[in-house]
Amino acid sequence: MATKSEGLPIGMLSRRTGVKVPTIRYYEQIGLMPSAPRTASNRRSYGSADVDRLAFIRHARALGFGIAEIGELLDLAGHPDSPCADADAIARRHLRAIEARISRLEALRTEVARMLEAGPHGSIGQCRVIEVLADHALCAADGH
Amino acid sequence: MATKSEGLPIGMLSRRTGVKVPTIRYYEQIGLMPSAPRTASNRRSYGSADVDRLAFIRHARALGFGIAEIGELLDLAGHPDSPCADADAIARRHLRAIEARISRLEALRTEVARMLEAGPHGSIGQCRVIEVLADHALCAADGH
DNA sequence: ATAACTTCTCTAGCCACTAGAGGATCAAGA
DNA sequence: TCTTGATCCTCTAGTGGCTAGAGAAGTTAT
Repeated sequence: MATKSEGLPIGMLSRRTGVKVPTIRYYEQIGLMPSAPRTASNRRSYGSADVDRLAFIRHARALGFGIAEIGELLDLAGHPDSPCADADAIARRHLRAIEARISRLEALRTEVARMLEAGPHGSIGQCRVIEVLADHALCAADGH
Repeated sequence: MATKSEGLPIGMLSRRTGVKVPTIRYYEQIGLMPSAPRTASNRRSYGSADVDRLAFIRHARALGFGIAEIGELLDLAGHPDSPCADADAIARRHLRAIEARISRLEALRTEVARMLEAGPHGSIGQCRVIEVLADHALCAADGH
């Protein structure tokens, strides 16, 4: 007889994609993964399309895309004739967001590093870190 | 008669420190700010020590310190004779965390930028962005 | 038969807020 | 005095993206 490809249980899908079991269930709950068909004993049963979809999701998450963005990208991926520009726009927007976060963190790094420049001075009374935090004027980084 | 310094209401404290009213109440709830004394009509009433403390908190938050870290720093600030090294250690740990996040984001930026390099190619079917996300092998960035 | 494993559902927690409902109080003007 | 609008109160629930745990039921290996 031909190899009958039974559906994978959730643990198997988890091992194949590197996405944890509760996370898969969570993705189903929020609609990012479809509701899996169930076996007679109510276990979820997955096929290769699910493996692909979840791998796509994992990959996009690893690149920092948000759940909503991934949903859009998956929709686009399902329509091979729609214009590529939409997917590009999402990725470019994400790139700008990443760059903005990097800039912000670099500003923070500069400020925190500057706070530490002088090194420890014995007691808190002379501590540059506490002093800078207490006195806004000594620092440049603030949300303005 | 001398200028009697009545306590400030929460909105005043908010304006002076730039911390929103619900956030101040939240800080009280989690114990980062002390429970403010109340007026006869149950309004919170603040003094200059509260202004200082909240300004310290706001400043530290702007530098990305977590609530727990700020709690520690405030404790230290209250003991001027304790060693400065403790505060420095917290700040150095924070600096390392910031640097780790920057590194991670830079790796993401590289990958997402590489995904976009080729530019749009008409339809999703030939879309590099979708292709990279679908095929792990085309990408280097993953949590491994 | 039994033990170990996996799966199921459900609830609650994480961080640092933010938003909104529904009500009380206050200050200033007509 | 009445009214208007600002401010204040408490409480609950939502954000994102999971993670942890309880308690029960089913599966697999020995």
